[in-house]
Amino acid sequence: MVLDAIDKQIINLLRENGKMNNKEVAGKIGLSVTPTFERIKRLERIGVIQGYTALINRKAIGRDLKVICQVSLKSHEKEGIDVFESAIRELPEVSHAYHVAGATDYMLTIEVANMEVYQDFLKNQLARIPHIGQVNSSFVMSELK
Amino acid sequence: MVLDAIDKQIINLLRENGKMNNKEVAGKIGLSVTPTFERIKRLERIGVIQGYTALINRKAIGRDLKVICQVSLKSHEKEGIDVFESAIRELPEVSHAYHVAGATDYMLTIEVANMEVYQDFLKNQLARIPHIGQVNSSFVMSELK
DNA sequence: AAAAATACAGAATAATATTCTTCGAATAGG
DNA sequence: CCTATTCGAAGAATATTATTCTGTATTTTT
Repeated sequence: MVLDAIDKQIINLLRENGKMNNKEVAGKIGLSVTPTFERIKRLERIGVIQGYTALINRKAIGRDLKVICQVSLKSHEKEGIDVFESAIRELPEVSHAYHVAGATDYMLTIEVANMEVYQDFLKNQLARIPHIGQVNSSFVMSELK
Repeated sequence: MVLDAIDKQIINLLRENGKMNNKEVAGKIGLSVTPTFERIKRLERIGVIQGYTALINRKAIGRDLKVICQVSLKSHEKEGIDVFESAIRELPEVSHAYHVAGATDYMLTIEVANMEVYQDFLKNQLARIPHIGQVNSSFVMSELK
C-alpha cells in the first residue's frame, strides 16, 4: 500500500471536496483523466479511500446538542467489555465511540435534540448497560474544527 | 428550513454514500430524477448538506496514533480564549476541537504518526500556546464507531 | 539487449447530471 | 363556484462526466 506524492494530493483534494470530478482532479494534479481515474479507483480498491459521505448540518436535522461523554467500566473482564461495546454500537445517538487508555475507558460523542432527550438517553440507555461505572458529560458549546 | 420525510431519507442515503447518484437516490425514495435532483440542490443551497468528503483510512496515510486531548486554560478572559482558539485552528495535527462545558475547557482529537511525534507536538506546539493550563491525553486503542 | 510491466495520453463510448418544457393537482382570490 | 396561480412532479433533450479501449514511451526484470 505505497502512496506517492500524487496519491497524497488526490487524497487531500477529495477530502476537501468528495465530489470533485475527475477532470478537475486531473487538472490540479497535472495528469490526464485516465491515470487520475485509475489512481482514485486504486485508492478505493486498496481501502485508502473508505467511502464518501455528505456533511450534514446537525442543527438542521434537530440534533442541537452535542455531548462528549467519558465512561468507565466497573469490571474490566473481557465479557464486560464485549457487552458494553456491542450495546454502544446499537445506539443511534452515539456518533463516535473510542476505547481509550487514560483516565477513563471510553470516549463517546452523543448527538441529541436537547438536554431533556440527553437526560433520557443517560437514564434509559446508557445507565442500563451492564458493567457501566462512572459517566462524565462535557457539553459542546462551540466547534472550532 | 423545513424538511419533510423525503428530505430526511435523502440525507440518510447521502450520509451512507455521498456519491450515490441521482437516479439511485430517486429510485430509493420513490420519486423521478428531477424532483430528487431539485431536493438535493435545495438541501445544499440552504446549508443542510454542507459538502461532501472522502473518508480516508488514517493508518494508510501514516497517522497511526489518535489521541483525545483535554485542555484547560489558566485564564478564562476573552483574550486568552481567542488566542488559544486561533492557535488550535492553525495546527494540522488537530482534527477536531470542541469548546466544552464540563470538567475541562477543550476537547481535541489529534492524529499523528506515533508517540514520538505526539510528544513533540505536545512540547513544541500545544505547550507553547499562551494561557494553556492542564493537558490530559487519552490514547485511542480502538474505534467502535 | 530483449521481454515484460508500468504509467500515461488521447480518442471513443457509456452513463449521468442538468436544463427545459409540460402536465396535473392543490390552493387562494374573486 | 369558477379561474388564476403555485407547487410538485414527469419526461424529453442536452451537456457533462465517467469509463473503457488503444497505443506509446519509459522503466524494470531477466
